[in-house]
Amino acid sequence: MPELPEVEVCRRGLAPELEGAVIEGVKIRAPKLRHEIPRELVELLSGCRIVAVRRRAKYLLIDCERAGVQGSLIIHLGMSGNLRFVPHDKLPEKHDHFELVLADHVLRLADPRRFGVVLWQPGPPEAAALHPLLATQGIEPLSADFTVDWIFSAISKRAGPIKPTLMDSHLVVGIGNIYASESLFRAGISPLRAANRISRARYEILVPAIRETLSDAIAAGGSSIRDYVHSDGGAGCFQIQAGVYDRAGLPCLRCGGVIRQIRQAGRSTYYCVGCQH
DNA sequence: CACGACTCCTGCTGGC
DNA sequence: TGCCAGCAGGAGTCGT
Repeated sequence: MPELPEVEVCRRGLAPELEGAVIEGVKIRAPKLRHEIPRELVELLSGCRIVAVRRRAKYLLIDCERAGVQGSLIIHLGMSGNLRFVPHDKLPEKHDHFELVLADHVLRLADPRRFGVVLWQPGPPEAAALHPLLATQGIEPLSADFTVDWIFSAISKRAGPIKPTLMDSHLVVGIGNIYASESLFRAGISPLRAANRISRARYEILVPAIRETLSDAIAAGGSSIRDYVHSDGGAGCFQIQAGVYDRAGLPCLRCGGVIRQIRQAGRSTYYCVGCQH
């Protein structure tokens, strides 16, 4: 579920509540997510003050410190994870796996499919980038580093179709299955076209198309289908009109042609044959 | 190195 | 109505 915009919206919702707060306790109910949640988090985090809430790729980084302890809590929501604040007396539900107990309320992580991650990287905030899961992550698409020059050279060796290439987080982070299809639709590029056979002129359209697709989604509060819940507990919804995603068989909003659904690298891709070449 | 298949897990939907 | 196959927003690992 959560792609970059959803994680960023989540971060923005969490930051004002978390920054400066003190963690009074930690509960781990299901230690086995994609990786085992470290048991020592209970001891480590208790009494910590939260310094900052950051995002790198689709990971949330919660910087914590107290006397003798400094490090970052690394959280990934996987396909079905969400974080929400609940009152202290709210009973946990089936898939509530992890929580931070604060003075005013509890931050609870639910993740039915358990593809999420809760890990710890010790050290100052800048050390979080050294964690093995983060060290191999690619460029942030909303940063100044994401340029036509960069993508054109980075992708020149990629012979595979552009859509799964855009989803390779070792190149560019944060573009998941929805926004890969949406960005290509916006740019008028076929998801089937080989990455290294797209002209520079077309990357000059694709780069801003990706930026705008992600920015618009963030501005709209993050789009989602069913699992995503804003950190304040409100249900997320598809506030941006999807151009192609999940619209198989429906008319293209631009040309009226029929939206097609295909499979690439095991994932559904949606595109308009009329608009995308 | 690049790429696709496979894998982890649960829940929902659609077809019979 | 009930059952079950297939599919779902991620991404690391492995084999080719």
